[in-house]
Amino acid sequence: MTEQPGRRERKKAATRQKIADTALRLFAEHGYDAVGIREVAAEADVAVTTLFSHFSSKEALVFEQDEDFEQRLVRAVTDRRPDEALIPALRREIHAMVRHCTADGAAPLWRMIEESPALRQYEEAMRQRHARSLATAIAADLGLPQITPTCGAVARFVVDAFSVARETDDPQAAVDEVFRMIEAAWAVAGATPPPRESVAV
Amino acid sequence: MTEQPGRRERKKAATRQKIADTALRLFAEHGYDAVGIREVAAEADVAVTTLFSHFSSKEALVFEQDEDFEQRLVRAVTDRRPDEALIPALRREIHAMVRHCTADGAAPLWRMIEESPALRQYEEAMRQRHARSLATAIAADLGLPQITPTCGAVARFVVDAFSVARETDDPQAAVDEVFRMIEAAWAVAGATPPPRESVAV
DNA sequence: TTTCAAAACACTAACCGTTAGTGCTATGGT
DNA sequence: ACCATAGCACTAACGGTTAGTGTTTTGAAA
Repeated sequence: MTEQPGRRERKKAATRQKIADTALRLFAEHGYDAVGIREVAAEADVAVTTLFSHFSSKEALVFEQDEDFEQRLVRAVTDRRPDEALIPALRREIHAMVRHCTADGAAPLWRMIEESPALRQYEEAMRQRHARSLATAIAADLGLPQITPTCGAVARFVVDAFSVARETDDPQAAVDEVFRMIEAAWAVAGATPPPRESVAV
Repeated sequence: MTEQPGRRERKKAATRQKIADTALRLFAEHGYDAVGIREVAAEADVAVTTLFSHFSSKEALVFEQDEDFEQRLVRAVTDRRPDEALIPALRREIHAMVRHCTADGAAPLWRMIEESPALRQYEEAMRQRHARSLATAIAADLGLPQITPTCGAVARFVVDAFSVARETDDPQAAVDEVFRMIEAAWAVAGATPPPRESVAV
């Protein structure tokens, strides 16, 4: 019933944070590939198994904000002002996320990600999960019983906007450019009446 | 100068094929996770290192048609009839690919892929590579010196169409549905004059 | 044909991420 | 004060992947 985390959970969070900090520091110092899991665990003074009880993989150490991103996308749909349309709300959120990732302190981290195939692959898979969650949220927002191709597509388009923007030298402008396309795509999809039955017999 | 492959390359191709066939057979019989690389190599009567000289990873054994897919997407752009527009050409190709993957014989293979997280992740990363190649081809087709956000986005949208369609029970209809959105997105993008300068100073 | 360099192939042994199994210890609630 | 829970630790192993090294095959030059 305690709304605030107890001592136990605080300790757990501290351990998690210590592991993440240690890992990012070592990765920054020697490179992602050059640092082994055993080194991270030793430096953070925890057992390897403890590390894996907090993070599901080595790559997950780098994408600590995974669930954060996911929830921000979903909340951009569910928690938006009632008078705000779907796509503009998502555009604002993607803009904020891109700004967050291109901030001064975060630059080296994202450079490291770009340089590691393993991390790039993990990131893409992560975005796909996020797109799934977003698609579910969008379907719910429209009162649909389940994800339709249109929902799935627009959710993917939105996360694509992030990925495409990250590969350009003017990310904010790229987001606007891609969202102009998404807006048009969404208008066409919305024009078609709610799909009578998306599930076959 | 020999246009046709010599004995050497025929043998190499044969070895590759034998490995792939053996792997797919064992995976189908016992499941992807239950079969180890060493078993595949032993059953195909090659060394483990030989296997990895033909395939870059265990997952690559399943996606043997990787480069095939990539080339089909690119050729759909470059080799289309001069009077055919870009998006319809890509729609035809995606339709064909979906048909190919939902054909009778291929069904168990794709079910196996869906059930393995590792394979799903590999597939997503693969599609991302394909989107990159497609984006380059589209940019070239438009006479652009390099990939613009619009090119990158539309390429991703197209491969998204494939992924979204595969998750529905009427893939062909889903492809049409998503491509209606892509068509609209593309029309808006095309309306904006060729970006004056996509690269910052 | 003979010869030669390249490339495919093989083998061992290891590295690294990840997990099962087991048990200890601290914590929070009763 | 006590107990069930869960965080944490340790060992040992599994499975994918690669480095290092040497052998055989092959295509073509001499």
